[in-house]
Amino acid sequence: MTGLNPRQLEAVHYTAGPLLVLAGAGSGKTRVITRKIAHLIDQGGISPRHICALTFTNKAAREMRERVGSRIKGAETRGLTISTFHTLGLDMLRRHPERAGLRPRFSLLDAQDAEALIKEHLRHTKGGDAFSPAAIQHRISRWKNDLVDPAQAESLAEDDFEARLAGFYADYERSLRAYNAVDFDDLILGPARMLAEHPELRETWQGRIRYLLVDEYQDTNGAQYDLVRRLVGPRAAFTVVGDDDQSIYAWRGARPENLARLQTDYPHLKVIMLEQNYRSSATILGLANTLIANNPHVFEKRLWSEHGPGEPPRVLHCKDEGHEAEQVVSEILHLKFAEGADFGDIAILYRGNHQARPFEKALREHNVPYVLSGGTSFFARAEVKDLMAYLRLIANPQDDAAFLRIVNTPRREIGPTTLEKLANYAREREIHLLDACGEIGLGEHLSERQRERLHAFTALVSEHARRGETDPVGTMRALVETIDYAAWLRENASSQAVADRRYANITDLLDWLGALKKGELQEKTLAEMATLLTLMDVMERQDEDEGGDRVSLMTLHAAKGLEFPHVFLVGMEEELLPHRTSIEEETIEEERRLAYVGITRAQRTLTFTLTRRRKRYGEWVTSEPSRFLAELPKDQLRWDNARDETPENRKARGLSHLHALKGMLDVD
DNA sequence: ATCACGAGGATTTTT
DNA sequence: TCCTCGTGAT
Repeated sequence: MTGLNPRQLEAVHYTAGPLLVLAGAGSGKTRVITRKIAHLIDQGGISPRHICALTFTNKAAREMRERVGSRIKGAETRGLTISTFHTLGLDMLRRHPERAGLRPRFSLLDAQDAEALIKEHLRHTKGGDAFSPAAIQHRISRWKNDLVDPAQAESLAEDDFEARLAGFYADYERSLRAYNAVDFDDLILGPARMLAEHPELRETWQGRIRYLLVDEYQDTNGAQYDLVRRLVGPRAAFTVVGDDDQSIYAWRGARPENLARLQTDYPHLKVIMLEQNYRSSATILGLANTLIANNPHVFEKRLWSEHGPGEPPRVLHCKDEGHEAEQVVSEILHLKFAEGADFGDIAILYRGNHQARPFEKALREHNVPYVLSGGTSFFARAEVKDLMAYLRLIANPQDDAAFLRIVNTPRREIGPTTLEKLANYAREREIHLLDACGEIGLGEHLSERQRERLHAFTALVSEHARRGETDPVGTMRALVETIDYAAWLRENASSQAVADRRYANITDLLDWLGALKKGELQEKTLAEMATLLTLMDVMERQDEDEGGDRVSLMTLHAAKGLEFPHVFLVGMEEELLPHRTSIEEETIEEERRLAYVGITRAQRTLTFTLTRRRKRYGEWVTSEPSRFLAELPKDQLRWDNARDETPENRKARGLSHLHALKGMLDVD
């Protein structure tokens, strides 16, 4: 156990009972988790099959797997579970679907699908258009995260509005059950309930998971807390690692108080604090500490560093957002050409995605390569969702939501009128849409022509379902050909280039399915593929492929867990950071944590920027400096615009033009 | 069915 | 201001 400090070592070695590791930013928490897994296997005498480590993102799980893999020989990690909460939940549901009121081959709906379902329901409800589908979905999600079922939601409702929402929740749940489908929240809630209600399942899972580790524990919600509690059982052999100061997902249902709650639920809980920071200069760390001291704390911790003071953090007060972007790019060019930094060492962090625009423009103008993270994810694209819907319907004929999405995609001349009649018929008979298409009784409501069209569609689905049993990926490829999806994309795209790009997404997805099939996750059925794919994001992989020496642009949320030698924290203004709605809703503390996360991303240099005025929704608004700037120690900050018109800057600009020229030559 | 226009909304978004 | 979604006219 080399290369660990005493606190880290203690955290790795302590296996006598429940353990909470409060790991400050940059204190080496992932290192502790991976080392601990190795320790449990090597010295703890626990078989890898009985160890489970949970993360929130696929990326974190993948990285952890890699790091454990490089510590221990492959054979010795066999059976080790390192997965996201949701993947574990999916696995549990798949093993005992009937215990969660599901049949095998259930569908998994993502947030978009769920919203579409609610929208559809609202359309058929009197006065439904007064409600926002997104708001309803959010409310339902919150209920589920708090382990509240529709009946409880109804009885807890304090006013008509809430009661109405609870009603939608009940309808929504009924639809999901009818479709043999679950949403993301059910992947946690379902298993938690399952364990609560079935002692023998509890025994099975507690026997299987003898040691549980959880990363980013501050981000767990109520349902996740419950699931963890039931998984570890009375033996409580677990290590959770988290940092209350980096809790930035409360708005999404995360409950940072779960950290403190552990102390009440497990009186013997051991708490270890990791306070040595290996990332930032002492000055940067000092700023972070001072800022976060303004938040109330259950656990007092103070990060320290062996690093020297380093460069003083700076504040650039700019005229407007255009000027702000210019200044930052000018600084970046200075870092690159005068200080020898790589573009890849630099990040621009902001509160909201819309802030990226002026920076993109300025970076492009100066020919600085950049990566923008965020935007529409791979699985949110219409063409991918279409193919996923085919996959879902083929696997689970009861998935009416999938049916509705693709029954007329590509065009089969099955219009809204036909579907309306079909839906009415299906509802009366209490059968699913796909089954209804083949019924003789439909003849009374629909013309021969329409029935033929519907029938052709069911034939297509059942034919592929049959072939899908033996060759899932080949079947999906064949399907794309049969329906001539490429042609449909061409018809609907504004240009050939767009159509090509969309089709490329389809081939990517198919290739990915093929790789999945061959790899470790082999022998997947169509149903398993569909659910698993919904939990993954292929885009992650593409990001890695492109790599390269580029400046990173991302939101503060997206930056959590990352570090950069040079960080620009832009838009340090009231109503931006802290965000306006957070001021109104008085959730300033989370905004402060957001600023804290931003500051602690920086290793060597940190530059804040703010503007005097900013265009908001088309109007110029004067901006006020963020209260967080005022909370920082004045003597540790350098307020200046010095670089603006110095000879240095002119030199950097000159170099940027040279760079631009060189870039053009390289392209040709 | 397809386009064009207008209203409304415009944080963050691990799964 | 600008983008997205839904509607209404062709």
